[in-house]
Amino acid sequence: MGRGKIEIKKIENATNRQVTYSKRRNGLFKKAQELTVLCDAKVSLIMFSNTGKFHEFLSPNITTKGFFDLYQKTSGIDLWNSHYERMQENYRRLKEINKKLRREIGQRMGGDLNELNIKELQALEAKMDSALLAIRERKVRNLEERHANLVLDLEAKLERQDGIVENGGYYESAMGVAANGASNSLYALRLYQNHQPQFILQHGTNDLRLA
Amino acid sequence: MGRGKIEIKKIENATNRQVTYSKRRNGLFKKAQELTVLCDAKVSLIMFSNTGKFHEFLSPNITTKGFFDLYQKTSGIDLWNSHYERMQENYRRLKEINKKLRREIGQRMGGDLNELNIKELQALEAKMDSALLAIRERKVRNLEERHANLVLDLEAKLERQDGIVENGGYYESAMGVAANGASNSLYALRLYQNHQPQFILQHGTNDLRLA
DNA sequence: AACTATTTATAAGA
DNA sequence: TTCTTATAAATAGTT
Repeated sequence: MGRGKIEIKKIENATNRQVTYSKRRNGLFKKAQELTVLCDAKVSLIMFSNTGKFHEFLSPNITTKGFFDLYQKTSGIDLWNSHYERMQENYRRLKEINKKLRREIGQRMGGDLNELNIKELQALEAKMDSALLAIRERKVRNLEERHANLVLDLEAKLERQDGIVENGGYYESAMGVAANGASNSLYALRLYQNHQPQFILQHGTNDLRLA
Repeated sequence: MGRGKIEIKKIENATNRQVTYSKRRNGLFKKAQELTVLCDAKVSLIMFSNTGKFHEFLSPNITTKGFFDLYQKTSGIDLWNSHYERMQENYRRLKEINKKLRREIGQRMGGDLNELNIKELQALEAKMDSALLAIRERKVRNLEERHANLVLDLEAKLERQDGIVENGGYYESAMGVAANGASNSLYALRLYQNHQPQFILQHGTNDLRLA
């Protein structure tokens, strides 16, 4: 319909394309509107131009959301619900895990022990015991490291002094302490390395990791 | 465009309305298709007839969901996103909390103590200590309760017996033995009943793993 | 944006 | 529904 017939293929001239888009868009909207009135239909017409500009027509008395809900119900096509529901499911699971973790902590803190039987209590006690041991070892090592560092600092300071300290006894004493500290530190380091994967349950990434 | 001009208002004759709907629907789809091709535009055209029948046209190379996302982004109209995003935010937070809880449990189990300073170590030690105390107390109480129950059970049984045992010494002795035996079987029974699902971390895999 | 020669859509009838 | 066709409407190319 026009001065000449046109082939239906992309208009290469950008200006022409833009003009045609504008004209035909209006035509489409007008027809959508007429259909709505004449036939008492619901119409949703949304378009994006080549250049990303957006226009829409929507029949009165309905929201876009309502329209899409209707669309989903009628067409059976699932736009986002599966994603949404999957998330909801994960959320629910996460909450459940959270609850369990909290209870776990609670029990380790000495609360809520009522529901444990004697065997479980004993197991918990043993675990706590060894954990406490680890904490104490760690604490001792921490102190030792500090002490060693102090001694090293002291040595550095002493070296920076020009004169050599004449009092050998004092010097020896300082050395001895430093050596001891280093030794213990090494020991503690080993302990620490071995500690890592022992308690499967708390590091149990596979068991506890989230999707 | 037709044999006569028509007024744009609802067609009252249902048959006519249906026929017009069908004709104009096709016209609209054709024009939408032409616009898509001529102007390289994206068009979504969805309609519901008076009678609830649904038809749609969608430009190729895009899904309804993709179109919808684009629509939301461009129009700024929020259909379900705020709800969705709120959920996403909650989900993220829950995950974070979960992580912290797990780390806390890990520390209480003696792992991952490296990042605690001396003060924190001491605090943790103190907490664990008191918790351990609570667990031990609870364990003792548990045993005591069980013993008390046992004695009561036995007394009830003995009362149901007709004759009273004359030999006081024997009686005392029998009490002792019976109490012991009953104690053990009762204990076993309880253990069995209590064993099922209680201790989460030990049974961990099924309870905690996510899909 | 208008104009208008043409093409296209479609109302009414079959 | 589908076809036909007279006529209304849309629009391509032009100004």
